[in-house]
Amino acid sequence: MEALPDGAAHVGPRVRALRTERGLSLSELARRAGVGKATLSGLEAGTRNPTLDTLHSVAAALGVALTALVEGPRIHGAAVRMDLLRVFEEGAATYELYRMRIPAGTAQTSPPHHPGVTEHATVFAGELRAGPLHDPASAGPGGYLEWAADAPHGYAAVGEQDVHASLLIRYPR
Amino acid sequence: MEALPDGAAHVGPRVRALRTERGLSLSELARRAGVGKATLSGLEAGTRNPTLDTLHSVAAALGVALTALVEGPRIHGAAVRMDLLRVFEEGAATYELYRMRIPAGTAQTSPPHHPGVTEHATVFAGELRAGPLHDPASAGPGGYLEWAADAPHGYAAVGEQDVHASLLIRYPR
DNA sequence: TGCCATCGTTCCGTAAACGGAACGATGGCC
DNA sequence: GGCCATCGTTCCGTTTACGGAACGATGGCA
Repeated sequence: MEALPDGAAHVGPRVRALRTERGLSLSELARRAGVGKATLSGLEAGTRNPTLDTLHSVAAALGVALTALVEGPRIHGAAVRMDLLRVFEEGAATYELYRMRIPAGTAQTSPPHHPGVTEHATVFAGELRAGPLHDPASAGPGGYLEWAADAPHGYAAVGEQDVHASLLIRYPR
Repeated sequence: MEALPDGAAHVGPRVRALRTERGLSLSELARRAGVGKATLSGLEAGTRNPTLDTLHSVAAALGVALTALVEGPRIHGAAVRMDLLRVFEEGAATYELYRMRIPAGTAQTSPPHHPGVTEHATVFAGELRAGPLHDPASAGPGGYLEWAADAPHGYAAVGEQDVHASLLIRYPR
């Protein structure tokens, strides 16, 4: 009965975490959000299947975007962990925006994507070495890399710090 | 009766757009998602207040993240339009990731934030001029800018193209 | 110690989201 | 023309998420 869909199962704990971080009681948050305490209690416990309406109210009361409550799929490779943040459907292409984390000193390769697909990385922390396997490039904090992803490519954290970066993958129509 | 909360009002049209882009009929998507046609019909029309369960099923059948269906708040300034993509609660700071768009030739200023707040912009398209009002800097596609946001600062699209960029705002604890 | 406010959970009647079935409309196909 | 599959909407009974109220537990404070 408590079996919620995979991607939604973490909403409850996340709400509870955000709430306690802010030092709010369940009653207080319920009051601010304008939802019943029973609703919020069940939401946090994972015993309810909340409505979009409820989620929106709670997110607003927590001061976060609804997006912050629902987790995107997490891709766990050998070294790289990527969280899908957002999908943009533009006119001529689809964009997927990931947050990428690579532990220091580790690396991972990726098989080619479809022709025309490009990847764009912005480094926030650490030293990222990425690109086609035959011609990778490096970038530190604030740096930017892009490469064609229709050939085998890889990612590596070459410095002593974990790499934090955003990765934008562009799929042309 | 059809009054759904602001941030949720666009879910229906977005689902319909994603579905028709894929050439799927309503019946077919409902079948693939394992939801009733009545449910999907009402969801797209905005006459229902869908459950997290339902949203997850539909997103999965469309092959997109749940994140792609729910819009973050949109900040509409004089020139800059920003969509909040994600909020990260790290140990020592909170990060807000925005997508920023500035029409060519326009500019906007922003009042100071709290001390210690920094902003980090990565330009995808156009020429961005941004930073403290007394010392702005410029960056083109692939470029990166960062500045302290605890002083008056501004953003401008100085080239002939609209600026598309990601803006990361870091709030220390 | 008693008193009281607030905590989070549980109970319960109501409102509504759910899936299945029936509906008329539309578009091949023979 | 008739036939039939599929379209998206609507109807309807069942399930369940909803908010309000009641609950016992906990923690100041006089």
